Parts: sequence; structure tokens; C-alpha cells
Amino acid sequence: MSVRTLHHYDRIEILRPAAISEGGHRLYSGHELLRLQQILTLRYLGFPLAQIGDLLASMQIQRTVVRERISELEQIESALAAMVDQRRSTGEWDWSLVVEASVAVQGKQKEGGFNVESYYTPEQMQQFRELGDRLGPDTIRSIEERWTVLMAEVRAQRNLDPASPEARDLADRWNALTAKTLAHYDG
Amino acid sequence: MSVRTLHHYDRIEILRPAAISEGGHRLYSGHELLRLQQILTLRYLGFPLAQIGDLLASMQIQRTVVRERISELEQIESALAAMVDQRRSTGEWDWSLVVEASVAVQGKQKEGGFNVESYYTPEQMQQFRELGDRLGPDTIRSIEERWTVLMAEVRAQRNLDPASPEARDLADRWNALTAKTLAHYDG
DNA sequence: CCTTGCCCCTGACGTAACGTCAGGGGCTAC
DNA sequence: GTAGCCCCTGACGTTACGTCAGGGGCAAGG
Repeated sequence: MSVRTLHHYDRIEILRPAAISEGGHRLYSGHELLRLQQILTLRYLGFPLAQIGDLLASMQIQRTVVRERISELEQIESALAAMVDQRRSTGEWDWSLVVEASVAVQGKQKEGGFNVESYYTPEQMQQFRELGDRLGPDTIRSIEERWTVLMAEVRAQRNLDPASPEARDLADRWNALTAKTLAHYDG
Repeated sequence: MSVRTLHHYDRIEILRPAAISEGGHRLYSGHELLRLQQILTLRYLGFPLAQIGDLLASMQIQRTVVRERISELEQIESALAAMVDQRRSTGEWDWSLVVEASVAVQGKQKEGGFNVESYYTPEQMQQFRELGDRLGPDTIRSIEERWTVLMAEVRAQRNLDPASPEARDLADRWNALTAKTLAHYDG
């Protein structure tokens, strides 16, 4: 990376410094380095810099949504585990725990099934619509397809130990899937 | 390929049309298509267009030299074969064929061994020096290294049937070796 | 023969992703 | 405090084309 490249990314607003020193120097933190890493990956895959900002924003939203979904699943699982453990140790159902688990399952899954729509807030859906306008229908459709795959994987793994490496490495897997997804645009 | 790309390659003089019609249209033949294929390969490997013209010129010279070398080896081989065949059929040495074979071997191999220098004419060496000035010492050195490898392969294969697919496909192998060679510049 | 439609021509200017240069300032070390 | 190295900004340069405008070739069909 050259300094001029950082200037360029700053000017086109895909990577801003975390802060600017009194002397006017750009200051970057680890967060910016991570973002830079993502930018370089997308650039290597042939994306124009002008699109990369929007792509990363889109992925950031999706990532947030997936993380929320995981924590929801963890809550459901712990509620169910508490209910079953109680029954196993006492031989009796603790009906308050049963109700709590029911609320967790019903409340989180809502219409049941894995309806993607229900996991986005209205504000997020609006953001997606605006992104869709900027990126074009084909691009956004392809992104959504790939994310459906990730959703399926998350669902398939929800019975795993939340403390397992699989669960902990989800961020890494997200990166890998992102790379795989984007590789298809390049072909 | 866009028309504008062809205009561009014409302007920077790396691919000229074979002819120009009365109406001013560029006319390309199979020869130009082959050259275009080479240009696109080099471009894919990351070479700037400005260098590609010189690189192709350099390779064209080397290719000619290698082809001459092959025909020399074929002559030597046929002279030796005639000599041995004669001895095998008559039981006697035909001394005129022995002399002919000796002249072929001595005359073509000159100082003996596989001294690259001895296979270039003074004009060709001069062309190389001029190319070296334009391309820089590192580039030309790397090209020469790779071509030494090709020379070794040619030498190793000189006992093969000249009509064999190996000999006939030398042009293809040249292309493959070129691609491999150039890939190293890219790394 | 002439129009229609598609392609080609040239020159000028635009674009992406930086690099280079010039003029000026920050920071650390001796 | 000053030398040396890095950073700043703005302006212009570079590569490999793309786009646009104005004008013409050329084959098919009326």
C-alpha cells in the first residue's frame, strides 16, 4: 500500500482514517486495517472501488443480522436446555421454565420456519432497497442467493455447542463465503 | 475485443492490420489473430502493452533461432542415419557418407557443446543488445534463463523422430514455455 | 438506384486507480 | 536546533481503454 492509495481511498470514501492528528496526519486503527483487508480482497476479485463501499456496507448489515440471529438461537437453546435439565434432575416439569422456553421459541421464530424477511427491521429493508437501486437488480439478487446458503448453514449448525470452534469461527466462515460468493461475479 | 481496443493496439503499434480497405477499414488475417492471442496472453500475465511489442519481437527472434537449430539437428541426424544404414546393409563403411556426417556434426556444432552464443548471428546479437537496453537487464536476464531451459529440452529431444508429435508440436511447447516463463515475472 | 441499417472511421474528451512532482509542514534524534 | 524522513495537499501525468460526435462504407431490399 502506498500513502497515495490511502489518500485515494479516503477521497472516494471507502476507507476513512479513524482519526486525524493535530498535524493533519491520517491515523488508522485495527478496525480500518480489517476493512482495508476486505477492500483489497474485493479489489483483487475485480470489483471497481466505487462499488466496494456499497458492497461492504451491504455485507456489514447482513453480518449484523446473522449475529443477531445466532444470539437468538443461543437464547432458545439455553432456555430449552434449562427446561430439560430441570426435568432430568427433579423428574418433574418446571412449568415456568417450559413457558419461558415456549416464549423464546415462539417469540423469536415468530411465523416459524426461516423466513429471511422477518429478520430485517423496516429500516434495514429500506437500506437494502436503496442499495438495490444503486447496485442494480442482478448484483443484489446474486448476493441474496449466496446469503440464503449461509442462512441454511447457520440453521443446520444451531444444534452445535455455541462454544464450539464452529460457532466461534463464524466470522472467518463469513469471510470465506464472501470470497466464494464474490468469485462468482468475477467468472 | 472492442473495435476501440484494436484502434488502440494499432496506434501504439503492437498490432497493425494486415491491410486497409479502400474505404479505410482495417483488415486482419489469421496471422494477426495469432499475434493478438499472444498479446492477450501477455496482457493477462500483467505486462504493460508498451512492453508487449518488444517482448514479442524478442520471442520471434528466439523462435527463429530455435527453428534453425532444429533443422540443423535434423540434418545431422539424417547424415548419421545414412552412414549407419549403409554400413548395416553393405557391411562396409561408405567413407564419403562418413565424411559427410563428420562435416555435418563438426560444421554445425562448431566448438562443440551447446554454446548459445554460437547460434546467433552478429546482427541478432546486436538486436538483443538493443532490446536489452530497452527492457532493462533484469528482464532480459530472466528471459535468457528460461530460454536456456528450452534449449536444454531441445537438445534432450534431438534423438527423437523428427516427424514425431513431440517435434511437430514444438511451436505449442514454445507457447507453453513462454507462458510459464512470463508467469514468473508476474509473481 | 436509392434508402435502410449496421458497422466502421477519426478526433476529442472522459474514466479508473493510482503515480509523480512541487511546495510546505510534522516529528524524532542527535 | 537542525537534519532526515515522513506526511500533507493540489495539480498534473499515465495506462488502457470507453464514450461521444460527426461522417462514411457496404450489403440487402424496395
